[in-house]
Amino acid sequence: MTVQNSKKATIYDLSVLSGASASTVSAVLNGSWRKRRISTETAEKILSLAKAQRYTTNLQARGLRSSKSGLVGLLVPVYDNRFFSSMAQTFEAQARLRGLSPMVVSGRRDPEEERRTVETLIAYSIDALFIAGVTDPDGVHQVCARAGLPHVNIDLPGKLASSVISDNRNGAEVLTSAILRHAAQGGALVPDDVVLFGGHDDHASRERITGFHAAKNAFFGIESENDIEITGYSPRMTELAFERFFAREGRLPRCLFINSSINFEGLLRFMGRHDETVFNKIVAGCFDYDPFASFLPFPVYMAKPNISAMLEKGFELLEAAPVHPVVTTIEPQLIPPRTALEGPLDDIRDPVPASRIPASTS
Amino acid sequence: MTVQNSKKATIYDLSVLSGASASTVSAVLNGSWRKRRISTETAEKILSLAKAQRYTTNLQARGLRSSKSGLVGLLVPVYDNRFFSSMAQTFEAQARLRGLSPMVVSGRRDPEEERRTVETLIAYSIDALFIAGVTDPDGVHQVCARAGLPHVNIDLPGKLASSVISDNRNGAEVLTSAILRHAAQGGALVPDDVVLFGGHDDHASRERITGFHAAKNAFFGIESENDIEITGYSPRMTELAFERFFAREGRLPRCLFINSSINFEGLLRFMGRHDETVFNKIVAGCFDYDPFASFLPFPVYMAKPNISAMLEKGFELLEAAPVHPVVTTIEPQLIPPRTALEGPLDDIRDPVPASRIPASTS
DNA sequence: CATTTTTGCACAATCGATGGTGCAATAACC
DNA sequence: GGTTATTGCACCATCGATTGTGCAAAAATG
Repeated sequence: MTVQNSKKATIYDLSVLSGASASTVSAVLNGSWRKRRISTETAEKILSLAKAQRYTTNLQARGLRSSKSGLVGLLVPVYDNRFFSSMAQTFEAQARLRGLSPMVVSGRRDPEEERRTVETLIAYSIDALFIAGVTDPDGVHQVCARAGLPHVNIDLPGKLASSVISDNRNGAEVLTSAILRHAAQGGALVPDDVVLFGGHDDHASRERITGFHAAKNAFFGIESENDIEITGYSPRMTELAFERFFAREGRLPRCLFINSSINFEGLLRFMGRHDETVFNKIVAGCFDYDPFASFLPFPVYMAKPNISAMLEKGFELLEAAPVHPVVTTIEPQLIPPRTALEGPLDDIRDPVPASRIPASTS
Repeated sequence: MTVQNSKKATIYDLSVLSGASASTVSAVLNGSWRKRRISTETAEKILSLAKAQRYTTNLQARGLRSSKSGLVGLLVPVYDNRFFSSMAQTFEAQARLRGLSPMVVSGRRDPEEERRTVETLIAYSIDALFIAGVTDPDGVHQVCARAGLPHVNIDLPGKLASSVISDNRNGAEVLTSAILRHAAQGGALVPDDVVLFGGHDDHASRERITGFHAAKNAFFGIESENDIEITGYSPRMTELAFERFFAREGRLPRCLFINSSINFEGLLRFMGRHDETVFNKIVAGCFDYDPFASFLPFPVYMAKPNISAMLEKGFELLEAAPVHPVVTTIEPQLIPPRTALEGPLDDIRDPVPASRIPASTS
């Protein structure tokens, strides 16, 4: 029935086959045919022909002509941790819901690479860009602005473009309170028992440090100090920070605030080099959620940013296109230890057979 | 110095500015100018103009004309677990190394969605597709074949296209031996103590089950049976399988083989509903690597597929384009408990300040 | 029946880049 | 100095779709 043409059918092929002009075919296929007063009869003929020929629109051609591509970009620093990969997953779903094609790229925390990557996206004429967790937001912003590309910052403070961010201050305060309360059950605490690891001189870290101190000060009734170990967003540097602390103090702090899951991986490396007893009495809080981290041998509280709310708000901001940059703050959720939340995976239909099957022969 | 033109410069703009023809400008900018005997002088003039105007090639136009886009696709089932997100990360790096732009999409284990997603990629004229962990490889293959799209399967057995797969059989055998040896230190084992959870009726699962049984049979000297709990690749179903087992036996098996990190999340959910004592004596093996899983309160052995080798081989296969499908097998790596490997993250340069900074004032 | 309206569609320019071809002007050669 | 080679570039069709415009034929109107 269908011709197994090796090459893809175009509107011109359908034009010849249907006897209609290419512009008519185009109008029928892109849905604008009513506006163009094409008869239902003609439209139906062309549509069925298109189906038979397995026609699909060449989106490069459409994009070229209409100077929009249907692509939306998401720039993350890295994929391979639960925060950003889950963001990618949610982003993809939300983009498709809006009829857009998601393109996720990573800038690897390198300002130069961030800009290059975004320029590539722009070269593909993406329609909008979500910027999450970049090192140099303003650099990326400028690239976007020059290209007239609508963009929003996700989980970043943007002076130049609208942003949706987690309530880092309050989230950190709640998280810190939780680990303090938990740790206090194991005996009286002193301020030096409570230390924050990770982060950078960026907005999110500053806010979290502020929240951390607010909770600590409220708990102990005095101003805390010398309780922040800045490491950047790198597992290696975080590991070194833990080693330094351990060498100096002969133990870990009883209460650990870890700035992100990436920093948490630094703690994992430290753990790999030390006996389990080192971790007997600690309580950790981490700003980010990872289900496996939640079940580590010590209590781990986590603050889970509300990714889907942030992205949804991001899409709203793109549509509304406010004249002046707007900052929206979204509460993260406190996750108690030993919690395995459902995620995007759970929307997946998986045809599952009964249960036991007989042993296979090797 | 530079005109802050709101719209992007094209070769026509540069043509006017330079006095050269558009085709000359094009040749200069795409590097084919020597072949076209454009003088160095002219080339340099145009190049400097291009820089001043911040010219960037419109890749949709180029793609339309040359009927290739510079895009390579990677189809995964889901992003948000360490295996696939790490694959996405590695894929991006390798694609860029080859001058290509990566486009990662998820098919969410839905045959229909898989095909639709791939068709979208094809509509953007991607040049090649990597297919990883899809439910219906043959369906996707047909879509690709019809479009004449070169593709390889990653970690999937492909009858119709070339594939690169993990050595699931041997990997599972090694992994099973490891957990058996470890568990045996805690007292004599019987075959019923050793159970595999997860998987599907797919090639990878079958191979792993074969390897699992091979190791078990070698260890116990008898054929094992009734030791497989098929759950599909879904956390929820896996959780239920653990609950069923627990309800029946009053305990978990001492030796758990978990088919993938996604299934492992099912165990996490089970853990969230049960006391820590239930996990006191168990030893787990998981086919996949997740650094946080490696530090859970019980010993977790993991088999880490060699993602970068698989992808590299995939690119090679695409370039070589063998006449008949080729299957390449790559050994996974056994990762002992409490191991935090370095990953793609470690290539990231992160400008890190010294150490302690003074307490910030809230 | 003549005129106005409406219907249904075709024509052609356009998006930005590519690459085959052709043609002057200059250089090389006998 | 006349002829052949070479250099250096311009012209133009093309990729596949979109969209403003124009114009017959059919229908509605008086």
